[in-house]
Amino acid sequence: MSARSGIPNDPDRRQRIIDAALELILDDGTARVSHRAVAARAGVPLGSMTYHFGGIDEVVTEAFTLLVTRLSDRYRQGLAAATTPAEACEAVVEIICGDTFASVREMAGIFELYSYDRNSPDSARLAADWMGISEDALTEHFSLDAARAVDALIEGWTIHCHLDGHPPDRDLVRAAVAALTRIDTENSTPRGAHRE
Amino acid sequence: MSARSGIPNDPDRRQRIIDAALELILDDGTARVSHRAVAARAGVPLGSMTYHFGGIDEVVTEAFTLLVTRLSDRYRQGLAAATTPAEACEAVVEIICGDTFASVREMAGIFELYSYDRNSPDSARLAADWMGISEDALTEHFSLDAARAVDALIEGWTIHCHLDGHPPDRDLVRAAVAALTRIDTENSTPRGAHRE
DNA sequence: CACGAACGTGTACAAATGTACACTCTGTGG
DNA sequence: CCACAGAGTGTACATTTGTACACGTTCGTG
Repeated sequence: MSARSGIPNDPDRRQRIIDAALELILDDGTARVSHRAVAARAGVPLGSMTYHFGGIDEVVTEAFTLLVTRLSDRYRQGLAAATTPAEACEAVVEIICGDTFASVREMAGIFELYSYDRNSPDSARLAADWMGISEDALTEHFSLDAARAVDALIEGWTIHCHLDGHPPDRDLVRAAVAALTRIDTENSTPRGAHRE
Repeated sequence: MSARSGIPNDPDRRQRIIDAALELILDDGTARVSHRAVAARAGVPLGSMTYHFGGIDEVVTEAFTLLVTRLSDRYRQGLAAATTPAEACEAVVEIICGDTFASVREMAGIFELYSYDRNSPDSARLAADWMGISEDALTEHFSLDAARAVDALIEGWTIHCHLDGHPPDRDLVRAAVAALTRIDTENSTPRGAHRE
């Protein structure tokens, strides 16, 4: 036997294509993604696309995977740095109002993912994973109930922020987060104790 | 002069096309929308599409307009029926957990809109309108601050619900909403009074 | 160095898309 | 009943898309 055994000519090529695909999604949306557009952006020939990926769905899914990985890393990191409940609250406020954890473009990308999950089961799983990751990061600091509510608040307020084009008032967000972190301790259901 | 003056052969045709387009969006997503697909679904010839609409974007935007109109009507109606703050809270809980205000399909459609707004300024305006409408409906019952927070919570929890596939615990949602409606009255910012 | 196997790519092609437009149909005024 | 203006449509076409695959290219081995 002779010849090379599986040694790629350009080992980083596949990853560079994924990077380019993500850039394209964040800039123009999934609707504008095509083999040719991604190839042009990555500076690789068209043939590379079909060589490295089984289809365009795989490219898009890989790009979304990269986005979710990036975001969840920063998400976890930001929350892990907090040592007190107050610091955790502040981290949440920063997630919603600031752009240290996710830029506007990246959040727009997450919404693209939420829509794209109809096109492939892999993307649907990815979206579900993202939900779980953010919830887990929050349960490090809050009760499960509070984490779920805060998670929902983050999700929703980020959308509003994205569509409005301007971040909400930090003090208001802080007050809202603080209020939600207390929901399980003060049993605030209007009439009768339904809680388990 | 003679001949008919602007009397259409089939007055409802345009609207039926819009209905079909919305159905298609809710079932398959905007990615699967095309002149031909919509025409087939509406049972009209392809030529009708270019005759009644300036382009595919106009069809999609009209469909989203229909969706937002439907949803905001029910939204307003449900909240207007409430006479006390407690009833308003309960209405919000129903919006999040139930499907009387928006079915899962319809909420999926709203996310499609959030992504699609990159394709046309009209859709972007529509998304912004939808935000304003839901906020206005809430300010009938809550303070502006509380309305904004509750609005965000609805948005986010509805997404989670949509992606999880199952509605959240009603009691938890009720507690969260109740907590948020109180944020402006109890000045709950951790340290020092930042509020205006 | 030469050779061959695996790596990688340019090109070709079928399918689908948006859109234009020459055409037919329809009903109203004369 | 006829003519005609405007409503409505079938078809054609340029583009863009995903994908296959025959062909060049590279590099370890002998």
